[in-house]
Amino acid sequence: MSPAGDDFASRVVAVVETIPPGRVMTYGSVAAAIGSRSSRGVGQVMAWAGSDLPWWRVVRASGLPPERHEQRALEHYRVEGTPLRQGRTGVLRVDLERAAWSP
DNA sequence: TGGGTGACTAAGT
DNA sequence: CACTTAGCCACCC
Repeated sequence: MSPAGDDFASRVVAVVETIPPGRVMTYGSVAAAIGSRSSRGVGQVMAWAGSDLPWWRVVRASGLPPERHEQRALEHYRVEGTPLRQGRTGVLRVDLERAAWSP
């Protein structure tokens, strides 16, 4: 049994909690922040503990929120004033150039 | 120990 | 910029 706060999941949660409103991190950046390259691992933690976290502040490298959750995320972006950009197909995504954040 | 899964990413078309 | 394909890595049988 590993010490609490020392496992992969706990590290991911700790990083996500530091993201301020209006800013975002990509799955890959969160992984890098804890010395890992497992963006998918971060996704698995979010699926397990996302409901207790500002999950909308963690997006894909393309600036898109997790699949099936785009609508819910968009409402938070509107409230927090997160910088957005519109893609060629009309899809709204986070402007990583302006919203990217690192702990 | 081995194989499948997924809230991903980078590179090519 | 959008779509496809192969690669990665933590987690769970």
